[in-house]
Amino acid sequence: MNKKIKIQFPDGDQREYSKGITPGEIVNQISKGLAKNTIVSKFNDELHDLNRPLEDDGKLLFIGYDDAEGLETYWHSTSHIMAHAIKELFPDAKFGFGPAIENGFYYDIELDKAITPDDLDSIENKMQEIIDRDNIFIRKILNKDEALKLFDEKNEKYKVEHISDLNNRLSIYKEGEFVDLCSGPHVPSTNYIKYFKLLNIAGAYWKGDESRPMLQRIYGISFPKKKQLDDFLEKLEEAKKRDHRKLGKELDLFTINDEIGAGLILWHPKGALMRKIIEDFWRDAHLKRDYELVFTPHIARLNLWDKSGHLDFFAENMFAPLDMENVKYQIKPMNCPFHLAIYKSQTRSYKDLPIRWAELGTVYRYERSGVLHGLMRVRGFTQDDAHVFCRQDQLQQEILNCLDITTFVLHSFGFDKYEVYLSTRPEKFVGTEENWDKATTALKNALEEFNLDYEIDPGEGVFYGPKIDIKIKDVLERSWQCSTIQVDFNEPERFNITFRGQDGFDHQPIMIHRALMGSLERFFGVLIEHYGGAFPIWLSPLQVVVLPITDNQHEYAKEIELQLKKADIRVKIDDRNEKIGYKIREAELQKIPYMLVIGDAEVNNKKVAVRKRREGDQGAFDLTTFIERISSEIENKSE
RNA sequence: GCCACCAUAGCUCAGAUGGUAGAGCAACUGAUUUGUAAUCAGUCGGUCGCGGGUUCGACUCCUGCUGGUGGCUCCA
Repeated sequence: MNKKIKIQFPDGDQREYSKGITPGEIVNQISKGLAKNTIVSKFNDELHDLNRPLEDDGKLLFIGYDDAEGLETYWHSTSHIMAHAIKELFPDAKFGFGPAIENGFYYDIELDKAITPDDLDSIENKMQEIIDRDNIFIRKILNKDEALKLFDEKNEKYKVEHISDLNNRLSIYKEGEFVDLCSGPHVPSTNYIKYFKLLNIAGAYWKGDESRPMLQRIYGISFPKKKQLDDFLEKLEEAKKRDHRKLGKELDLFTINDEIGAGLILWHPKGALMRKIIEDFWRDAHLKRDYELVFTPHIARLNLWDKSGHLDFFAENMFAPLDMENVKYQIKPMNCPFHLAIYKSQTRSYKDLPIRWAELGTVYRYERSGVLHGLMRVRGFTQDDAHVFCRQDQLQQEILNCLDITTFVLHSFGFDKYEVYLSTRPEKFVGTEENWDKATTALKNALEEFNLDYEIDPGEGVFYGPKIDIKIKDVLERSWQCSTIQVDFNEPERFNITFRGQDGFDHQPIMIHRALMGSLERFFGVLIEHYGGAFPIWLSPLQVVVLPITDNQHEYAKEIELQLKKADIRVKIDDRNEKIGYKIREAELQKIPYMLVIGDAEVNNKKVAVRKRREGDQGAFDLTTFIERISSEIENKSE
């Protein structure tokens, strides 16, 4: 009757227990300390509730709060408690999905009444009540019919629909009076949830499908320790402070204007100056790497876009055509057809390849109004675009070159952490499987030769070719899609571009599209957030501000300004009739890298009193020493 | 595009239950000549996003647009 099971632990230790013992009981026997930090277990590599009995021999591992899977369980249980609270407050609520996500959890709810921020408070209060009840999470297995019956009785139509898609053996969890369909696992009881907060309310389509009903989604977060919650909320605050839309206004970099149009950016002088610096750097980097620059128009005849295929697969992202003298023109959403036209302007030899053409090409795309977001998602933007035309035997080297220039440029802007994805052939594709395989192998080899860690996104390539996407991680560990390197089998075919081979026959070159920063607008937005507006000195629109203390130092201040200008340093004098503290405060808020405070002492000693942004007074220096110092900082692109 | 919320001076925001608006900062003028994150005083500044409607009367209520925010969907 009282059967024994053999449990093996990660340290190799093996013990016997009565069948039906729970991982929770085991961990309590092993060590109170370990038990205290354990939230869930893993039995034979599957997550397993602490109070779910063990029926067989196997390997057992305890998972703590600091483990990603532990936190996931924690969040998932919190989302159940939230649903329970909502059900108690709004008995008509019907539930969709309620998973743990990267940072916290959500639950999708159908409810006639719109949930307001005030409701979140009462839901939180109710959640605390449920937590205080310390209900145990009880797992139960049902077959499909039982589950359908149960949730049908509860009028949970979304659960019923979901059950229909599932296997026959289903688990449900009960906690107090609240029952939910769930594969688990959960924390042992509701009281395990200590600190939580509901963050925001949003709409979300059932099963992410636009054609299905829209549910209300509540996002939340929870942690076992108060400090963790506080840190998390602080990080959200920090992100808010760095918001490029806020900083863009405060630093007078750019605006978006109602009358101009949504998603269209006005670059103010300071932003435009930064853009010029970025562009100059970019052009320079390309010329040094044997790219050539081209310029192309903003519109072209509509036929071009028919030929390129964009009307077939990109039409919904294009602005409507213009009609002039019975000819239709299209504002360009892409630059590639123009580069192809340049390619075709003469016969190309195998000796000409590779050809590398780069353009800061401004494109316009119709994005649905709801997706627009500051500089990150706009309707008019400038791609740092380039197209490489090469032979098959050159492909891998060209990809390698692309990776090299990409990482060089990203690194120069202070981005050292990337997430790299290789997207392979999707179900619908053009070109031959053989070419796809060759190109994918070339991309893969290049990534490996370049020593970049990457993940494969199977089937996520665009229909015209495989691609490498590089997401950069900013200082807050958020990732942004900027760079992309894409092989294209479509357009060379459609435009029938060729080169004359050594064998005297015409061959089709391979075309690579690539963008490093992606769009200047988005990249600028990422830069603003990455640096929180405190740009490294080489990018700062204003590098030095001279702050005379009284009118008496104006002459000397002008002399300093002149010397700095001679050294190509961007400098201004703040000669307003204000106290020095006021001028400093303003310069700090404008995040100007260096302030030179000039009083009588500096005039008399021929010095400058250097104040560094955020760091404060650095003491007095000779002007030449100061110029040398910051010139080298500018040269080295250091912060 | 969809769901929810929001739109008051250049900026940040206040303005129960309908009676044509107020602060701080900025700007301007003056005083002050100041030593490392806000000197003082005065002045100017708003058809309350735009268009309809209800009402004797609308910033306030209803409605349609436009734009924004948080998400969803989409994202070459």
